[in-house]
Amino acid sequence: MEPAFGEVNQLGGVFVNGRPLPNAIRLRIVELAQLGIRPCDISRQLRVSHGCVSKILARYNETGSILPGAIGGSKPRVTTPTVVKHIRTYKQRDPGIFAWEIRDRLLADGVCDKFNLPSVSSISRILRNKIGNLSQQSQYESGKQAPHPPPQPTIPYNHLYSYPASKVPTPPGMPTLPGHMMHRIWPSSHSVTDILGIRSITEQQISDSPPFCSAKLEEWSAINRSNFPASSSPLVNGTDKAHLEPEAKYTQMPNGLPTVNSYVTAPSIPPYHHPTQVSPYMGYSATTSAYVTGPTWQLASGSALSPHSCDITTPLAFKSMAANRDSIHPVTASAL
DNA sequence: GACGTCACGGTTGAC
DNA sequence: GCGTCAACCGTGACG
Repeated sequence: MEPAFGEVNQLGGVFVNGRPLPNAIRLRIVELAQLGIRPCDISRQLRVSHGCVSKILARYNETGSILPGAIGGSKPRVTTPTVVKHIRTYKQRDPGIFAWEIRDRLLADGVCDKFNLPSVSSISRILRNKIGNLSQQSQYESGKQAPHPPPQPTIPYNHLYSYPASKVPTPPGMPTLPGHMMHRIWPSSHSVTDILGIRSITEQQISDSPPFCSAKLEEWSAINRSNFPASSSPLVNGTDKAHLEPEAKYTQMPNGLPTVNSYVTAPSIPPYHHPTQVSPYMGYSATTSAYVTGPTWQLASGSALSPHSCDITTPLAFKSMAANRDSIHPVTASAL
């Protein structure tokens, strides 16, 4: 279960260990870099570690994508029903065929490519386990009606992020979303981006941001792990679904939309004062700038820019309070 | 001081 | 339902 609040790094920024930065922040990093702001300044400004800034920019330069990689899961199976079907066919035609020959034919026939070509051992296993009594089965089937159509090709890897609405908890105080909305918010109902309400951010960014960013953002909705292997899609090295389908499940500021493009130049950032009060949601509120913890920022326009646009109402220290968060913040705890 | 790299502890999701 | 595994994450320290 993902914590409702994160930890504070040395720069005063809030992060959730193990989870990627919100896309808005990632986008902001790239934007600032494109504006010629030095990584060290970006790091200070967004209160993200310079290692992270470096990593994100390096990835962007390398792949053109600001997206984090795919977290968790396994590589897609190569022994899809289609592949098994072809293996069966090859075996039927030539019962003495070797596994390595089947492998070559799968490749030659275009059934597989070099990325999803099963290993010889996999083919042998298929022959042993799934096509072991092929001859008997064929005889049996031949005496009957046409065999059932083979299973449909393997469902694309996480092809659909639908999720039973009943399995998506609705935090207390949050309206229950209709089923069709659940498709938008799954899978990571507790992700950082959830808390941040990134969808709104990114949607606004699409309209606000330079074309290069919009293009990248538009890709998000179309990407999932079916893009394995990563090398076949240089633009995106896999993608954490949670970042593709961010949601406004948790906190999205009621007045709405974030102001991602509001940033200040590094010199305007006052010295960091360790926050003494943080909201469980403060680190990932619905504004990019608000993501950053620390003192109030001063916009170039002179208007105060709270580092966390949501009001800080619940006194919480981060790690030290983690053990007690259930008792201290029962609403949050129950929402998790 | 800026920056690239890496170990670390953490999360995630398929199997 | 749970454990394992291998992917990823950002931080923080080091050079």
